[in-house]
Amino acid sequence: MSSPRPRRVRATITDVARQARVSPATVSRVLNASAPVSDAASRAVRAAASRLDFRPNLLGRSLRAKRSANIGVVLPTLSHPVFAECLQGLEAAARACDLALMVATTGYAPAQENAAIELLLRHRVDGLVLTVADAARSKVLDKLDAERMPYVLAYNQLAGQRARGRPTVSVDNRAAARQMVEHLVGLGHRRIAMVAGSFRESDRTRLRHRGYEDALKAASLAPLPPTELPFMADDARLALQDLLSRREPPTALFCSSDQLALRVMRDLTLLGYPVPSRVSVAGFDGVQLGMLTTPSLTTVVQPSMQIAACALDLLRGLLAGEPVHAPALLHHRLRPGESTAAPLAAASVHRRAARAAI
Amino acid sequence: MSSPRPRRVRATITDVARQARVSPATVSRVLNASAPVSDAASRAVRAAASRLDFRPNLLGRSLRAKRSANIGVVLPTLSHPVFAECLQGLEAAARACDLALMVATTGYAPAQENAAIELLLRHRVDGLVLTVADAARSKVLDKLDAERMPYVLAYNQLAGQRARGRPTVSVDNRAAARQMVEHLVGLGHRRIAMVAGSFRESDRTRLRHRGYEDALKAASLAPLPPTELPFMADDARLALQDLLSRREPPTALFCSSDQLALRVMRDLTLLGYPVPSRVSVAGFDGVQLGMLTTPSLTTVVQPSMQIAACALDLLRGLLAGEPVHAPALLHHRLRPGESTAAPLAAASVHRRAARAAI
DNA sequence: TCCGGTTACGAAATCGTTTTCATCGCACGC
DNA sequence: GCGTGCGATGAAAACGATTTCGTAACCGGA
Repeated sequence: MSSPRPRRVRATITDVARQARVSPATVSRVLNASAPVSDAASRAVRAAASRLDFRPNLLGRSLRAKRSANIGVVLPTLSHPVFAECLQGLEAAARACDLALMVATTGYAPAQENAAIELLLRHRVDGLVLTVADAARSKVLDKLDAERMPYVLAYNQLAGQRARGRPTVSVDNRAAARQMVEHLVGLGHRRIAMVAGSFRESDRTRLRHRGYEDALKAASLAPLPPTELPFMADDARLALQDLLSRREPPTALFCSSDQLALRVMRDLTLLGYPVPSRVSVAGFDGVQLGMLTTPSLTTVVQPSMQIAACALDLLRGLLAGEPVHAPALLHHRLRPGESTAAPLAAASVHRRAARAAI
Repeated sequence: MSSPRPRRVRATITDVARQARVSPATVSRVLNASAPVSDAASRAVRAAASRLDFRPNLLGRSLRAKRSANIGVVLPTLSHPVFAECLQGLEAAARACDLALMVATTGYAPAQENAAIELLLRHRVDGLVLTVADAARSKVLDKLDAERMPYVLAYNQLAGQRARGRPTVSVDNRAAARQMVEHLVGLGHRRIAMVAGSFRESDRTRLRHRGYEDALKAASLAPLPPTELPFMADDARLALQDLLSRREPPTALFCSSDQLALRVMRDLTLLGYPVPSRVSVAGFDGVQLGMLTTPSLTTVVQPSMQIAACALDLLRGLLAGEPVHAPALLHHRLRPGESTAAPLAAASVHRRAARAAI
């Protein structure tokens, strides 16, 4: 039986110092370039460090320096590709400046938001990037403010008093939604409904609904009552069925997210409403997979990578002591797809107009 | 101008001890239940802790206790829903036992794998859950072994000598692929091609290719040369076009992942090859979005949540000193969708057979 | 009453860094 | 030749917890 190799412990800064015949302080100075060190000492330290395969213990450093080089990320879910992409972007940006990422998800539940943040704070993250379900109500923001913990909101958009001093990175949800609905109006739709999981619990959905109303008002059209789609797949299908079997059913559905839009498209197909010939469907987010379906999804593209990069930038600014910037509004882009087209009635109107023109 | 509120520092364990008129040691014992403490002292400590709103500094604890309650997660990418879902599952499982998660992504690049792990090790994670591009070649596994750092591989599957002592959690990729291809054979397909991003650089793809060969051999069919689809969308479409315009083109494509399969379906549609009537398409992974497309995707479902939960369980076992288990093979499930059907030729054969039966 | 044995607790060391502060040369200007 | 200032360095004190070790108090049995 082979002797169990003794668990060789890693070299510490003291070991390196001993090898290099200098003090730990000097090793620290060399490795962090935090103070001038003579060439000779510097070389000796580097040599010793590499010989001993020194790996600094960031716990010790963080404890003493009161900064952990660690930032917390709090997102509603990773099942939604938008947030997964955002995290991906954050990770890339963080690694570029040697920051580690601690992630937690909340499932859109305020209690979970609180628990997640509590865990991250115990671990002494230096700051946070977070997306809360509803920034207008969220208690965690007040808590973070009270603790003087730097944070940047991603995707959330704040208004009025609650926006003061809180950095956010998002698209202009209201304007983007309005643009999308105007696109539908431009196609000839007159009865356009907005569909969401919940209108009450998401600040973004509320803003997008405002944009929806803006567009309809500008076109002198009446908004339809908002439709909430139940979480359960079967119930959702029934709700859709119900919505479309009214006397004057909507000819276009504006969905609050791509994920929802894809589900709606699928359900419509199953229910026998072809998309887009019978009903047009538009989404919001711009996830990759929206381009892979047939028909491809018409949507508003949020620049997730940019949102991530920008959020991390702002956070680093805060950590460096810079003052809070104004809310960052990044450009969205309307990506036309095959899921939207002129409504049937309008199409025949068009045909008539075309004939008349000949 | 209001006076700047002085940055009130958090109470430390010493403050709590002072308030409760006990020593810091006793506070620690109460809060961690690590040794018996009298009722009176216990109550006093709890009262003081809650009065001072005490939040233990995990950096201090980790440094001293040599465990950080922090586990590292290394994944190829989060743009692939399978890994995003896995991370989601890991996070839920980790939070349930008060572990924090540090994530890093590698983009399938070995150099990135190494850098990611180095960062996590500096932060003194207690263990790792990781998916490497190619477990058969990965150097990081040897490194982790040398360091005696506990880890569990998720999705990766190892064989032979390299599997010894390395815990893995995955489905039986070869058997699952075989089953899927047998399904295609059962539908009547005789020319089935396998499509992947890269056959060389992924252990899973190689195993799935073995399964593909198994199924064809069992049916006395000849495997077609493997098709690698370029990363660039346009090149990929050309490659597909090329594959299908051969003299005896495949009637079914088995794709190494759902993401690839969805792209292939879209490209086939654009190229004018209807799915499944002209070409059947099958995937592997079982991502949610595969059920939302039309046609829905036939695929092998990997139980991502279970894989995550199981991986974390195994890792906790390792941390507790348990010996390494045998590789965990979790059950996969074939999810039939609308993207596969009998090939044209076979369909007519079927019709003839049906007529004959009447 | 005295004596082993438990139990609860505190003093102090410790984890691996960074950072402050004092010191030591050394070059410089006079 | 002598302060003066400066650049490089080391000793030692943090940081905030856990853990070891010693001991006072208490209990039951002889």
